[in-house]
Amino acid sequence: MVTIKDLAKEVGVSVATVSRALTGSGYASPDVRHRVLEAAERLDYKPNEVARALNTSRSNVVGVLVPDITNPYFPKVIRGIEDEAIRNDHRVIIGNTDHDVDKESKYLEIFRQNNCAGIISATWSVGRTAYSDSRPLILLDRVAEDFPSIEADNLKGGRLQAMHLIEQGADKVLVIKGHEEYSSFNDRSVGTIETLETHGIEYETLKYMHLERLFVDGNSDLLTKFNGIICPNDVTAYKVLNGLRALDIAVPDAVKVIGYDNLDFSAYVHPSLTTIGQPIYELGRNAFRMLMDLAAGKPAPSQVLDVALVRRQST
Amino acid sequence: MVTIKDLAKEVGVSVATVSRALTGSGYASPDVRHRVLEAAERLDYKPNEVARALNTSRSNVVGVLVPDITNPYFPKVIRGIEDEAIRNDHRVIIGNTDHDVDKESKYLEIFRQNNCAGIISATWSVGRTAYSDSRPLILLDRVAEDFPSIEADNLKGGRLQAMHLIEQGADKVLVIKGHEEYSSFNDRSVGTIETLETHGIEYETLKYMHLERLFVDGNSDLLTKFNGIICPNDVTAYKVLNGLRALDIAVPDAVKVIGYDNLDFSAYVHPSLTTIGQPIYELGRNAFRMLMDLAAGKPAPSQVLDVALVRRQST
DNA sequence: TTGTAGGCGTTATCAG
DNA sequence: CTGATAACGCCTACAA
Repeated sequence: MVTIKDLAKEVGVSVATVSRALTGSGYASPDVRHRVLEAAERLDYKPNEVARALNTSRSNVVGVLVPDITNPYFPKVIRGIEDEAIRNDHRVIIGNTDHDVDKESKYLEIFRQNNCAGIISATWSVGRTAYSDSRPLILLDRVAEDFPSIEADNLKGGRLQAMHLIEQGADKVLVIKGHEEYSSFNDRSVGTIETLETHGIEYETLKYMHLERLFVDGNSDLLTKFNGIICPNDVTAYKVLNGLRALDIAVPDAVKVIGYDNLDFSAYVHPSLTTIGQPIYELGRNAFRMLMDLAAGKPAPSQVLDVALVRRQST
Repeated sequence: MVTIKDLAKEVGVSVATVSRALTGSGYASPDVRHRVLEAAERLDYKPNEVARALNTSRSNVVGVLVPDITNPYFPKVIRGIEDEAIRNDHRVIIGNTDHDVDKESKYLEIFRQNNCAGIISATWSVGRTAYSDSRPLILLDRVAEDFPSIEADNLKGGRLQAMHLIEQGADKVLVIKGHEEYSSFNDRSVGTIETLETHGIEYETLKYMHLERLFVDGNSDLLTKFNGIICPNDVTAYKVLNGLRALDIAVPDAVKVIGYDNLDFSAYVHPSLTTIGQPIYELGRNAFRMLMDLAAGKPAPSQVLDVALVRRQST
């Protein structure tokens, strides 16, 4: 590996001069700078990021925490983060927490051990974790005091879900709630329930953890007594759609189903799924930008990105 | 941050002794070792991985190259890698290459700059890239001379696709080929075509890049003249299923469709998709294990994991 | 404008 | 068995 030392020898100056010429911080005569740059190019010199990270006690690695990268929502978020990271000469380390606080704090520790530049977390327990570290942190799709966050407009999304179903004529609605620890899911159901109530629509709620009840034999009345079903995300909607088909309940004629997320697959299921489109990629991309601002000492105000209804055949 | 120096001061020995007591390499009296360990626990000491990586010129980070994490095949692979990595006290950095050789070599450079312990690559151009580096490398879902690789049994998978369709009575088959640069896709089509021919089945092939031709208006004869369609992956199959539905062609009655991968979603599409199941998670997990073996100087023979038919309603 | 020297936190090589 | 001491590659006062 060619080091700064090799360059120094090659050009005939000291390593300090080379370093200055390379980083641009500090003085170096135009002549020297030019020769250093030329030599760097010629010898294909690349700075060792480990050494740099040790010296400055700040690496160009950012840690990203997600519950499970296998959840189809996250790859796009991560892609957004990664694209923006590479554009800014940073790398991303992924951590899957599985909603496990222990795993999560273990990762936080790891990020510290690696002098990470900052952390983007899409897990809900961050706040509770012993997070005494002062590393820059951005919360994604989750809000909490003390930390800047970025999320889509969940309240609006929830309202849109309800409004659309109402407009389509649904008047007995089942609201399936998402994981309760997530503020994003809570906001959505607040939005939908509020809308349902102001319009005087009959509704029931079902906790996410009781979802299977919908599909057990002999429980079909639970599904048949509604003409509208609001799902906390698209994957749940797929399951609902399947359950309805098994019961031969027509969608959207007998029941209208709406999802949330607008995953790519939602165009492929049948009937194709009406849903709420979130700017998932941008969520990740902006999260990274916020993190850089934060790390640079600039203000990084929390963001709320807009959402929109995506109409398809299930309603 | 509490360092080895703090521990040394706390226990009253030198940093060298602390290091030896901690790593277990080298001598340290039981008494001293015990006191060091106790102090480490008490002060919550965690070794700085950056410093360690610089000193040993080998970090515990592995680089993982995929075309695009957004492709639903990869998150599971990555999860397999990451789970096994964390179990072995390693971290993973993801790189999306988009089939771009430049991006790829840039990442390889980055991995080198970070003293990465090794690389797992699921991209096809690695072989061509200026890969003069001697870092341990495992090829995933791709084979090439000179490097150990791990893949599923694509030849068998391709045969299974054809055999199943034949058994279901298809005798005019369309074979949609996958991306040609991938050895895995080529192996599959070799397997299916070989099987088709030995059974004397009529067939045509369609290049992946010409896939859209299937769905343009006025071209429906292309779809209607077959009673079996073999897809290179599940996502392609979803599109085919959609195209057939638009043309009101009944699946599986008029045409049988088979995919490849067994993504989670394949159970949700309608009709649910018959496909070839690959041990995707295990592919990633084993790749990491191989990498560790390789890095430890142990032999890491290439692996071929088994595949199996997953029967559902589309056939 | 440039060079010397110290340090980032760890590990490894020596003497003692 | 233990303790100085020198790396690892880079950055940055500070001195020249």
